[in-house]
Amino acid sequence: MPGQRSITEAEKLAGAKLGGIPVRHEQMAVVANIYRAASAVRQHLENSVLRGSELTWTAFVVLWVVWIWGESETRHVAEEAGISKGTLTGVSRTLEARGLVRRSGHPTDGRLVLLSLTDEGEELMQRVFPRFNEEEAFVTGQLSDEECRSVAEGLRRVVLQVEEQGEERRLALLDGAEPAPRRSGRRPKA
Amino acid sequence: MPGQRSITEAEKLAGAKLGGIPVRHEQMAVVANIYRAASAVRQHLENSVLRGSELTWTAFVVLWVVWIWGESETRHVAEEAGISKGTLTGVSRTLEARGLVRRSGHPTDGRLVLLSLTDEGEELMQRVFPRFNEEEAFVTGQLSDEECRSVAEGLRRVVLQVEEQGEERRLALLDGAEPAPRRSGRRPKA
DNA sequence: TCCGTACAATTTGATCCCGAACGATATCGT
DNA sequence: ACGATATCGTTCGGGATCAAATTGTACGGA
Repeated sequence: MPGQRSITEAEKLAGAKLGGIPVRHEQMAVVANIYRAASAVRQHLENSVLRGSELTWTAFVVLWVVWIWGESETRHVAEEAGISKGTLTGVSRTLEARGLVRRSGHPTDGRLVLLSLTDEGEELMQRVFPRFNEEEAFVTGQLSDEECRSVAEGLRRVVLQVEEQGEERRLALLDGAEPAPRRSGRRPKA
Repeated sequence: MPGQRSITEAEKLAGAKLGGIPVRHEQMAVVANIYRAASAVRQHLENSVLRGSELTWTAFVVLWVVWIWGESETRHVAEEAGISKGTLTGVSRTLEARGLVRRSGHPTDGRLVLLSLTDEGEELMQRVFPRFNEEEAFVTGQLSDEECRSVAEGLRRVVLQVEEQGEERRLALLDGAEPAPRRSGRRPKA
């Protein structure tokens, strides 16, 4: 049984582990719970409304972005959906194969590809989104509207902090050192 | 530039899209921002402190759990780390190959496998965790301690809601229908 | 003792995901 | 004009991920 108890317990144990080193408990708890909540929410939504429509979380998010913003360039969709360009290529191809999304070239800039929903995709979202939103209401059921606003606002500030200062911060941490390659993924040619 | 503005913007657009259908805006904002924050935080930490130690997020979480709780049965570690048992098998094997984790059989129950940190793993955590925690403090830098507590508490309630009521809810939603198989993964034999 | 049930972890199959490398197009400077 | 440079989407390499199937171990009762 994770959640409140085990996390508080874990924090205490972590404090003991670290001895003299100071631990930022509150900040640690925020990060831990953000991640826990994200997994829980995603799992619940995938296993309830999304599975019935054969959609993964990522596929739904992509559809949602295109639905809301209308025809968009892929890089904007990827950015807004929080996935890499490479991932979007695959996802949008799958969605295209299922007849939910259309991919068309930009009229003047030959490098760009535009995504838009087909009628079928539009209908799907009309049908699925209300149910999705209902589950969003379910998972936040223990929070009042006011508490929702407050939590959302706090999370927004976390996102903004990373987006606005993250890059700089990472560079400062490296302090001139080489950026350390990812363990997986395509190897540099050299 | 996502974040506060674009999400608020998106909500307005979504409202327009849905016309008469009522949307739970506050609840939608919470879910959207939970996921956004989780991605942002994970990405920042992977690209700063974890990459330097050749650790993925999941690998770090697993190490952390074993570090804090001490030698533990794998099923508990998987549960606490928020990953499936199958995933843990792979991750722990990778960590074992790197000499960070030890896998030993349970003294009396031959079915169980216990995970513990090697000296090298212990040293790694001593070295990495303080930096990890510092970045946790960085990403939450726009929140006061009090706000951190409040956000963490709100998220905890979301997690609890899903953990305690999610199963029941999903069953109620299906309402007797067959559970709709996952799109990916090994196919049922029958 | 031996069988069936219960419960562990592992293997397997299909898919998802990131980020480096790549090829194609656009744009700027000279 | 035209090569250097920047930027786009796509391809590709190597995990990571889940759930079902499988394999192995424990333990109850006949």
